Amino acid sequence: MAVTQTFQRLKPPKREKILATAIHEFARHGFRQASLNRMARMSGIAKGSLFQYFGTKEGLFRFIFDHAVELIRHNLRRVKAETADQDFFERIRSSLLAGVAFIRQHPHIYQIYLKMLFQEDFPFREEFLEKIHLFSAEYLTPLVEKGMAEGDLRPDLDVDLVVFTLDAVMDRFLQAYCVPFLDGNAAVFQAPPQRVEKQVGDLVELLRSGLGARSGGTRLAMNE
Amino acid sequence: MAVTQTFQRLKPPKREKILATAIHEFARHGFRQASLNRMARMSGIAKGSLFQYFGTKEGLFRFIFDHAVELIRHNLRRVKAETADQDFFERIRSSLLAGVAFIRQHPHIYQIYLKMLFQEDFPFREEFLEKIHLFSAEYLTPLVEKGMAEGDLRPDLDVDLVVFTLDAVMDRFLQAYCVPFLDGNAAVFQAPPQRVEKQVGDLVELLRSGLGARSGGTRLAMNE
DNA sequence: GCCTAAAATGACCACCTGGTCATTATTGGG
DNA sequence: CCCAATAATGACCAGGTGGTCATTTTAGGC
Repeated sequence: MAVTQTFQRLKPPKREKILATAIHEFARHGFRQASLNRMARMSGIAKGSLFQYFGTKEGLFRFIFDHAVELIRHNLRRVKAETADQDFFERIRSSLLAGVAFIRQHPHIYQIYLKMLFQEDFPFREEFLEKIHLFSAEYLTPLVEKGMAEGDLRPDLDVDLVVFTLDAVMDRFLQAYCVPFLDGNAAVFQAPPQRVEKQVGDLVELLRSGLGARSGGTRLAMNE
Repeated sequence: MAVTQTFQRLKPPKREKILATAIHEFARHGFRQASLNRMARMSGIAKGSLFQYFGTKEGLFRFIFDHAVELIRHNLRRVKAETADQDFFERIRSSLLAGVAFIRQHPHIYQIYLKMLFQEDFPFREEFLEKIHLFSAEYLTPLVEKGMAEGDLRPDLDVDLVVFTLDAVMDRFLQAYCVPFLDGNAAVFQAPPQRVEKQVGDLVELLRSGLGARSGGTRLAMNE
């Protein structure tokens, strides 16, 4: 029992106000520090009703958590399908842009994700971390494997290491979009769409080409 | 007034036990959820003493925070000096290994860092985020610039973007070392020294060479 | 051994938390 | 219009919080 029929039978505006308030509260304060008193006050309902609907604080969080997981799963599937015909780097570019778009649309959900990452007293944290793992495993891994098979990627790459690196860079980009000072001097934080587009493009190019001086480029130097 | 002389005059074993307990508590529970009652009990002192020493919970945290900042600053300076004669990629490799070594030596400090990253109700969070920014600006940026000047890096790179990427990958590697499931299938989590060494080496090679198939390789394909 | 200044103590305070439940209000079928 | 089922309510509870402070203990110069 996570959520009662009573809640499902509520009129949509009320139901959604309660959910929005709860999501906002969890996003702002994390699980433990989120206050059901505040939620009740902000939703304009009695605290007792929250318990009637969701049983416990954890029940309410579970409901929101599952909702968010479904949202994300759906989004990933859509992006994967929509980009199926693109080459590897274009796909990464599209995926990252889709990530930014998702955050623009659901900023609080991403905030909850960030809070859960390192806060240990979240319920379902293990389940949550495993789902992140699944994102890498089910989304990026096949993408990389296809990229290698089609010659977009060097054939000698270690798939797991590539997935790890992509995950690192992409997630950090999204974090930098949401949290000030995480972007170094790259000005990613709350960047307008046009700038995001350029930054993502540059970032993907960097991943493609690497940092090292090209052997082709140094060959000239070796000739002098 | 952050810390009183009374605390500084304590006999070292007692002083350090109190500090170690506090660091442990903040690392485990974050700032808000950390309990002074627990700290007092675990340190074997009265709660009142904590307030005599540090004034407030925030004063105690400030003391630990400044201590940690000093530790990190010192460490960065040392690594920077020790690797001054290495080439760029070797320096990144050494820096990352030094990061892992630091975490092995001060796991709780890194845990506090992780908790502060996205938890908004930490005191000094802004100051803290600015200090992270400084890490990029003062540590990585000159390193990249020198690397470009000396021809280790491609000369056409955007310095800020490179710093951003390095920061992303390095920080995520350290996170994956500390938090399960953040490593995809790369098996970074609590990896033994030998494996860490190999993974760091591979990661740096990947950064150097990039993901893309070499233009020399695709040229053949274009001929067919 | 005494006396005073400094330090340690823990009972106590107001406040907030998640959760309960007897009471009240609402609803809809007959 | 009535009545029973369902839903909403908020006073109340035990427990935990950061913080206070009158009281006791300790330390060290004389």
